[in-house]
Amino acid sequence: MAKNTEDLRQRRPQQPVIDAFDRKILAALAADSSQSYARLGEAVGLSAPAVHERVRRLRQSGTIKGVHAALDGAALGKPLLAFVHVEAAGWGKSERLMQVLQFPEVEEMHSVAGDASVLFKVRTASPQALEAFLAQIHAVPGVSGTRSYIALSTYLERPVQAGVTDNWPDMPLPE
Amino acid sequence: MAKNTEDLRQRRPQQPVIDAFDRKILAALAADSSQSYARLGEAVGLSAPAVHERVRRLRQSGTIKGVHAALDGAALGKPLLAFVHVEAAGWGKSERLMQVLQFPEVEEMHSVAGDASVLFKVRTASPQALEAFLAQIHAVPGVSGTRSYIALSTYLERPVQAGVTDNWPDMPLPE
DNA sequence: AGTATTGGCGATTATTCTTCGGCAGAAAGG
DNA sequence: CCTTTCTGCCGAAGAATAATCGCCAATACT
Repeated sequence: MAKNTEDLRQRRPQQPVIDAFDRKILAALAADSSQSYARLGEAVGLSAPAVHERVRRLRQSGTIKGVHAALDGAALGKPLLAFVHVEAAGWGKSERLMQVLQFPEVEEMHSVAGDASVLFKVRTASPQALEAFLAQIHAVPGVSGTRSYIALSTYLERPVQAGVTDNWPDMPLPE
Repeated sequence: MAKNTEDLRQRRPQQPVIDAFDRKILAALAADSSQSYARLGEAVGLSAPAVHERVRRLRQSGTIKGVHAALDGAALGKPLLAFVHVEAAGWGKSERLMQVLQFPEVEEMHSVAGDASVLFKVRTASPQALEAFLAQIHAVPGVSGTRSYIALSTYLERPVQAGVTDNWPDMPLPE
């Protein structure tokens, strides 16, 4: 039977140690989450149930936050991608500002350090729609200005990768 | 029998008309792609095979580009998120610059209109790793400078949404 | 009107997911 | 050094889901 002291320790979702197997699984799932456990197991060198168990743990610990379909913005009628920097007078995160997150055009919102307070990633149907979004932003009290960066071409857009570079090359690049 | 003129039209993967059912399915899949077709059908008002067929079409047409697991950057050892603006002297897209996409830290790269040429979204293990990345960028010929925006808090980060706002409110916000 | 095409449904089969018991290896304790 | 305990993997079985088929209704085209 467990001691009392052990009963007291909270079950917080901490870092449950991610080994090489987990890394491979995560990398594979980030690339394509629609493959079967059997295939995953074959790829990483484990049986299907073993992979299943690891994925279950990774899900529960929050390392895997969910699985989502990647949609084509242009096909959905939103061909215009833009990053909007917002300069707020006071402090960026106002209740008022958070309300613009309701628009499906908004994909990201971060508070940042730099010459801007808040950064948005938005995907709109047209320049007019972007203008309408900016009008929403400017209507927020405390916003002193915005600077928009419209994407001309997207060369890469992918989810969080499992890999980490631990040996950055001194010279430009290894290849 | 079809006319000759019809035989000539190419089978290009064009916009295959996205109706309200498709929108609902896409919205549901963007939110959570791990639910069964039966549940999806129940949500949108179709049978499971009907949903299956629609998803198959949406996949083939490229509207659904894939399904990916959303990973937690911090849990993977990459707690630092930054947006890096790059000013390039000549033209941004050089072969040399594309090579940094090999690093798993790089999640996005766009060429943008604005006072920067190229915009990166990178997630690194530490400020030192970000510095190493910037060193790689500065080593690219033609790069005259960078400006980095480090994310302090992320209030929203989600995939491309299926919805489109067609009636932007004149006044601040509806709610 | 008649005909062809499209898309949905119910039912069936194939595949995958999920769980279970047993076992081997490592870690903790005597 | 041996025993005990625990963790994690495997093969196999059962449950759930995916994927396919034929039929039918609604629409478009001749």
